[in-house]
Amino acid sequence: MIYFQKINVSKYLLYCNYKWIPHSSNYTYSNLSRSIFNYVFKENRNYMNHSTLASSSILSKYSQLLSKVANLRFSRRYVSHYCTDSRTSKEVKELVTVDVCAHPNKSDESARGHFKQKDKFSADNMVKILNVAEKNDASKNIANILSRGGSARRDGYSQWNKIYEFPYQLQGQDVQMVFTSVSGHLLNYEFVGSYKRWHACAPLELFSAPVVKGVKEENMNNIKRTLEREVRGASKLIIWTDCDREGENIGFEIIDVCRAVKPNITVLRARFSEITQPSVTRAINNLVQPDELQNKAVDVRSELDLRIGAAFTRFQTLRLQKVFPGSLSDTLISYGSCQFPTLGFVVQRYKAIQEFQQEQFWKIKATHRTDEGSVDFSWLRVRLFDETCVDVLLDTCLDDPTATVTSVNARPKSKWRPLPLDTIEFEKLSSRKLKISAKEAMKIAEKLYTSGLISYPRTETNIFPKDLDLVPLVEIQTQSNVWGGFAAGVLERGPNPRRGKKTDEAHPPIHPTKLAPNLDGNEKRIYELIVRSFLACVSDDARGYETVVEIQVAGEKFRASGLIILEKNYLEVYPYDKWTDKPMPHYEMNAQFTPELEKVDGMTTAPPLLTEADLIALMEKHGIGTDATHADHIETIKSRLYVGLLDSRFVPGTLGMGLVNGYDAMGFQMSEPHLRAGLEKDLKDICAGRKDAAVVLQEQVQKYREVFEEATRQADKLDAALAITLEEAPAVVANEAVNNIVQTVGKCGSCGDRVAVKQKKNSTGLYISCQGFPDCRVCIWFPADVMSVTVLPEKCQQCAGNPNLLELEFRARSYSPILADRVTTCVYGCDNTVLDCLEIRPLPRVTPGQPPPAANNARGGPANARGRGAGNNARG
DNA sequence: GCAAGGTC
Repeated sequence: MIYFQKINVSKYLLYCNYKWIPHSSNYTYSNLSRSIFNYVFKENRNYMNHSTLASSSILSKYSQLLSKVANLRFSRRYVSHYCTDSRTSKEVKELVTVDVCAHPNKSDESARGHFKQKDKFSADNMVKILNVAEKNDASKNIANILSRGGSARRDGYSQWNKIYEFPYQLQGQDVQMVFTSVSGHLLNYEFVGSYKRWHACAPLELFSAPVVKGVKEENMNNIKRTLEREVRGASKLIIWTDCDREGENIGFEIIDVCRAVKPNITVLRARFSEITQPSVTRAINNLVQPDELQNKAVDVRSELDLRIGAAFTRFQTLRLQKVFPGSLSDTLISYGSCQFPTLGFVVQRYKAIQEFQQEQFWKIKATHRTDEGSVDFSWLRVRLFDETCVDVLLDTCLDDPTATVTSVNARPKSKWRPLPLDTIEFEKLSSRKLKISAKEAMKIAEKLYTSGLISYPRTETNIFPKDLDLVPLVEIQTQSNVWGGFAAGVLERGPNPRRGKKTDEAHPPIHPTKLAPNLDGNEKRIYELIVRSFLACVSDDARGYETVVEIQVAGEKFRASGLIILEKNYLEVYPYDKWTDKPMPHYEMNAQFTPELEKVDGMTTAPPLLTEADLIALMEKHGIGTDATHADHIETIKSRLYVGLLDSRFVPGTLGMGLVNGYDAMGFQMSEPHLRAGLEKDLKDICAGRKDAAVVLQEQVQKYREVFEEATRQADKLDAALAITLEEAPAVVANEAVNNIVQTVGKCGSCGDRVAVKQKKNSTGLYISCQGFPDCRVCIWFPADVMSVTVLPEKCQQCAGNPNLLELEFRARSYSPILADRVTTCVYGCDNTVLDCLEIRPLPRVTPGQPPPAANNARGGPANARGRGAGNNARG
């Protein structure tokens, strides 16, 4: 975009690419037009075509435009000089009329200000507004709309998230708009300090352990750095994330990062339903406040997912690895609020099949043999489970076997072409028709996307946007020698896409963007599926003619139908749908004939095992996961060996089956979808202001903590269920060990983390150490004569922080007569008799009154704890 | 070594 600004009668200033353009002399009346052309056409010369320009009326229109706005004239030769390549005249016209205009925001006064600063022609002193979208594509498209195609792009720290800039008039003020983006969530909840380590705390503690939000990936950190840099010069922050719950939460992550740099920055939220000119314009003119409620709802969701997932995963894994060392010694046994219900669907169907009771049934079949072939009429009673009943009815018919045609119904019938392809349908289709798993199909589609062959494959949209011109996309496919002819046919009638009902406001339905003749294997099959789906959805429904004939024999009704396909249309390019002719002779109303009548028997059959497409459909129906995550959850339960595939259908594995049975035996429907659905309802209540986020979080944590505690109490039921499915006898292991119970004694006076009793791996050596290890090395090694150390519920009333008392048990008469074989003591220094006798220095005391440093300071724990007390108080 | 969510 180039702007020019009149300084005085003869002098102008050019503003291009967000800078005032320095020039050796001031732009004058006579050289302004040349300068504009230099910039406009140099920048765009690849798109300009001399002959198009010269032969069209563009030249004169441009001339008129300039004369009108600035009273300028320009020479035709500047145009021809810079125009080398081809573009349609329509586009050139748009380019010219859009790209060159008087600066909408600059008054003569401010332009003069710039003019005076000879060497500093920049937009630096314009008010800067930082705009952040959820993904680069959205940022680019919104910037493009608001700048009328005139934004300039530069790089940020992240390779994927560019920065787009342009001048704009916002709420009557001249501003510099800076657009950038994140890539979904920027921050992630994680446990703090020692709670990250599996053996440093009991899984139960994860329900209350501190969590923080942090940046996980390298690219996220780059995005964060870009935000931190760009917000410095900005006076306002506008959030353009997707307008859903997760989007709102992502918005607050952006706000947190920016506020850390600039605490007082004004923050506004743009609400848009789609990225189109009207919607985006409406959004920028009606900025609102970010929605704290939606943000909190997502925080509740993420925190719960982490706490519950981590607690159950550690519990299951640590316990079952020890109980079933033969089968599971190295197996990770994860639990998640989406993966378990997904597993549940598979188990449920498998059980339904196991429990299925076959039943015999009987029916009457009427066959009419004619010269044109035979017609099978099916009984309107379908089938009966009482043979005698069928015998009686058949006898009645055979007594008077003449059939009378009671109705002939002929009507046109169409088979609908597919909807534009969204991610879910794409995954289902790949899985069903190509036998390529959803996860694999997405991986291939992403590769095709990065190769420029198809559009972005992650989309919830099944409506082609109005401004997407389908003609060139179909045109590309006419080059194919496989479906080129079909594509040409589509062009003749004009593309006629079916319209779905879903839109994610960001990406169009999946469609091919280039011809790809050199693909092999699954890439070729996936590409072909996308092209065929695309061509099918923009063509026409298949048309046919259906005839339904009803007859009556001794009061029993039968029906047969025939189909003639008149136009295959989309079916010619779309082999994934089947529709076949079913010839039928002509029947006249009231005509009579004698059919063959016979009794046929059959057995009811169990429902089939679930296919991946069925599973995705079930997840969608019950709200398990999102469009973007269905394939991931399925992949997870496969990789955990909870389920396996048998002829492309899911069967539960021994582990998955045992887990579901185990929790079912405890009375918890951990694998049923309504747990997640209940949370979903609470989240909606938070968003609507009906419930308080903190209360919901507390309630849910409490609920799951109770479930967890009960599960650990009844863990033997899990063992028992798995013993059956794994066919391995459970090993006898002490309850503390299998449940990974960490006996916390008290706080560490050195670093503030917790101090707990432990047993040295592979030996009987007992010790007490700080969970902040290795940063904090506070510890006590007990002599070999100490047989057991038990943390008692009673607290020491003398030592600060009231640590728990310990019960020590010694080898018989080891410290006799000074100490009995069993003593109760405190190890924080109030009871020197025991400690002296064992030659142990006490643990560092907690400073009274001063709140212990938070556990997340564990990392910074002082190293001087080493050597405190006796030599045996340090761990190497 | 844990979850689910977003997205190149």
